[in-house]
Amino acid sequence: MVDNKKVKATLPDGSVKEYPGGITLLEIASSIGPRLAREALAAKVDGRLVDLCSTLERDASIQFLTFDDEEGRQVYRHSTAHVMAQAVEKLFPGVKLAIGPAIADGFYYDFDPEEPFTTEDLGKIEKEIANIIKADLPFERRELTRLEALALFRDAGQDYKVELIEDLPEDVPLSCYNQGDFVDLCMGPHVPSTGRLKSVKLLNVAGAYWRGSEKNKMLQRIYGTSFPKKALLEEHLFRIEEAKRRDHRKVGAELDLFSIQEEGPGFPFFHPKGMILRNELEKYWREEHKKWGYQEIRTPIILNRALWEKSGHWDHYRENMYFTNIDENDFAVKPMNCPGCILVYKTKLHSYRELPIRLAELGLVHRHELSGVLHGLMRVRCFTQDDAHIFMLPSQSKEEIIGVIEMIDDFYKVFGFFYHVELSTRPEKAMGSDEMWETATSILREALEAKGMAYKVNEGDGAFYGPKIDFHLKDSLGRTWQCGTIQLDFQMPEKFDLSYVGEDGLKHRPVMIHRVIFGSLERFIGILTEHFAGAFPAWLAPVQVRVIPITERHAGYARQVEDALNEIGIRVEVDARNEKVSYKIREAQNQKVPYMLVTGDKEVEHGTVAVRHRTKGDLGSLSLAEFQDKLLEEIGTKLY
RNA sequence: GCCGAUGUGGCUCAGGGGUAGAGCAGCUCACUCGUAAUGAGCAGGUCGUCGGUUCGAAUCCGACCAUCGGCUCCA
Repeated sequence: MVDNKKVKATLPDGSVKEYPGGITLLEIASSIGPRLAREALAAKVDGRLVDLCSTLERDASIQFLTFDDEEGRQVYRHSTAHVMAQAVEKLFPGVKLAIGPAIADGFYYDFDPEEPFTTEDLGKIEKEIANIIKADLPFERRELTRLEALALFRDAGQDYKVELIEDLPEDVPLSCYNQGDFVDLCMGPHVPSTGRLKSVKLLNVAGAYWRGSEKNKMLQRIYGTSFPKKALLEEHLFRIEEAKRRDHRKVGAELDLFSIQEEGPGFPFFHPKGMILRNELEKYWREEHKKWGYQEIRTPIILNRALWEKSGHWDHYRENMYFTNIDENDFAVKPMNCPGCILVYKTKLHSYRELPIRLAELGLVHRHELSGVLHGLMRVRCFTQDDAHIFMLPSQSKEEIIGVIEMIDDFYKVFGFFYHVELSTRPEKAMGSDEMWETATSILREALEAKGMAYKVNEGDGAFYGPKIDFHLKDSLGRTWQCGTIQLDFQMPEKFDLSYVGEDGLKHRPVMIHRVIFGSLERFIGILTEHFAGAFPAWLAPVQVRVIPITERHAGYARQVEDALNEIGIRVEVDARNEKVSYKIREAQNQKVPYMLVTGDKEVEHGTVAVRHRTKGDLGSLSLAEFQDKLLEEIGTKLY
């Protein structure tokens, strides 16, 4: 140890401090302030994540991480996962440990126990976690060689850890951490000691395949979360409860939008009010597509086997398809709209002057999904894609993709959605040459970059015929669902021998874009329902106005108001039931009707309506004409 | 499909080896009412389905179906 040497630490604010070499980061944090020493969980030294007990040996920039930093939270949750593993190992001796990472709002750890865990076990494990936290055991890092690590975990009978080590590159330095008598293979870093962890809650148990492959053994995964303050944990749990209240399956039943019945698992039924939503969305969709130069088509749901063989679906997508037999010939129910659309393109010869040709279709597709994945409207077995196929010159592809990106952005803005974008590349089971894939992928990348969009790359997640840009929206619990997608395809034009006549009078091969904006009407309605918690903007609301006569003698006037609103295309209902005003208002509120018009003696006398808005409350009296203008304006601008 | 949990009137749920109970909703009646639940009465269930154990099953056992939370897969 060099005792006299000084090291310089550059802090995030730019200030530089000098310390004796070999000082620990925790000591540095203390020198800056007691609060930082208390709240720091780990640190970054020249951008590298390290433990607070590690030492500073040379000049470096350092940054302390607290729970307020994303990376700090991850360290905190990851350390909690280790403590949970320690608790599980103590309560269930012989349990094998797999992996235990931090995730978005918490952590999980995968175990291979003798018996699956029960919900009651979670309580016991939580108690043991509390004991470990109370004991305030330090997290100690130890570096070891591959051989040492193999010996350690092999002796401990930790087969999964051994497998992990064996799969790591030979030259990577290994480390493990222990707290008390518990040891785990881990890169770290960790919080200094178990006492740093405060409020831990285990949320649920679920099965999960080892290394995410269904070919492997199914392990038992315990999900949990942790916070440095009890109040933060409670707030988080409250948010989860709140989100469940927005669940589209619950809201959809309450507002009578749709149902899913035993008779048709994954095949949703749309009720009258749900159909209003759908139809309004479709109406908007048609208007926009007209503006963007699309033409609408409709193709059959059932087409013959030869077509699906030609398109490659027979080879690449069969396990997701439904089949039938007509006059002793094989047919399939379409899982995608593209082959049908291609047949439309092929009905005549096309000139380069016509391109791009944009053919849109609200196409009902059926896909066989595993029973365990069905989820309300979000994941179903039949759905309507707001599909379109663009046939174009290769030189038009980037520009067309940019157009679609802009169009999707326009659509999502109307609903106030935030989204994130992923670029999905060549999957294992794919058609076409590597060069084609490379060209297509780089065109998509260039389009994204031209729009300055941040995106994440999703390796191997493309369609079997081409790479794609996916647009993901969030549901009420923060789970993301792919909605919009843009796929660039050089394969189908080849397979179907598509052509256009060029300037030179010769036949050339066009390129195709497959794209959806809503994704599927079903999923989009699910997202929409959760986003607005059922309180749809007026333009979408199944019932826009409910007229509430105060007593039976005001019912006649209420009917007049109803007629007047109907006349201008407003969706209106009269609640003429023999109930108190407050009762009818409560019900209209629960049904999330945007406007309630209370009509009593005063309104009858002056020809007005007393307006109540579902969130703004009592807005006072307006003449019927004024109210009509305001509402039409709100609907026209699609205000949300 | 796999792991775990759940399944009782339209909804939310209680009960539990001796052939079902509440609240809300529905219907009827009374009240004729001014911004989130007026009162009274009535009606409503092969306890997911099929099979087994039993003198007797909604209750115990098994299989299946569906749903929920995940895994895997995808719009």
